[in-house]
Amino acid sequence: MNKILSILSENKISKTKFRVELLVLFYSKKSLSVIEILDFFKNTVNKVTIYRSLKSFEKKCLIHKVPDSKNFTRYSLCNKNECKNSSHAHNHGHFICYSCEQTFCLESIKVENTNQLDGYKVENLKLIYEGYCNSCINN
Amino acid sequence: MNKILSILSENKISKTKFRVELLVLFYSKKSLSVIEILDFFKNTVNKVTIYRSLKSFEKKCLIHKVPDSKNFTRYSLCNKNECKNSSHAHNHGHFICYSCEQTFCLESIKVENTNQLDGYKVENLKLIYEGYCNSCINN
DNA sequence: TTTTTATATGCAAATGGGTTGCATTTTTTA
DNA sequence: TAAAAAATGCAACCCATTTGCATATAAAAA
Repeated sequence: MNKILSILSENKISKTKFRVELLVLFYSKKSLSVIEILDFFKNTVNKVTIYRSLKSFEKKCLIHKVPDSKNFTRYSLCNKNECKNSSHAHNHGHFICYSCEQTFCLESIKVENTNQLDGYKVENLKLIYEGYCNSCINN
Repeated sequence: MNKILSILSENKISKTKFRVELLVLFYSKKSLSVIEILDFFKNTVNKVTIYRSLKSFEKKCLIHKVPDSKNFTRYSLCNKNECKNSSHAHNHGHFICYSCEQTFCLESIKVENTNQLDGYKVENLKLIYEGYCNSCINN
């Protein structure tokens, strides 16, 4: 909890009740969409506030967008080794579950951006696996 | 042109002026978004018609969705070797240009879906390169 | 601690991609 | 050429996301 507060302080983000709880929530989830956040807070917070908080967190490099099954916006915590100064990198693959629609970061699968590609200047590379996560298979 | 007409006939898609021209257009472009189609036809066609035509083409396996830089829907021609009977496969990588926002199919980069992944049942794999295409770099 | 300033929040309304219902028109089929 | 099937246009809708503005809360200054 002190960790959460100091992260917000360091990044000059106001420590409002909602933002503190939102950051705590991110630490307990693989990834979150706006609707999931709205549900978690049982509509006690305005969705506009959610959008603005996410944007603020993203700008300060606390969270970043991850691929989503339905092309909605979904976020998960930044990896300090990868993201710095609002430049977000994803040097790992992602897995999207068709069933629970959750996005998982595959930290163990490194994605190197060293490929030479004839006719293109490659700046970024995304590797996205899709299928069913074990949790959904077993339930 | 006869090729276009026979493709539509074979797939039992009505050979209306718009649909013929749309399919011709697809043969001249790497990929297309609804807005690009609307612009090309200078708003002489209703956007609903575009959406329905695209859906029809997709169902008949003439075109399929490709990744887009802005998470919009973008289509390009199916590769006859990959897509059959409205089951669309993308066993190749894609390149998205940050500048022209065009999506290019990288037929030469095969994506095999044989990876075993601990904790997940993988059904599909996407490999997306992003950066700048030569055409944008040279202009 | 109090005042000032900056930031966050809620509400209403707008934006924009995509969809649906329905009447009309065009194509296909017989 | 007539009947059936498919395509089109229009209006309205859905839903994620954004914007403007007034108010409330938090941070910084005095």
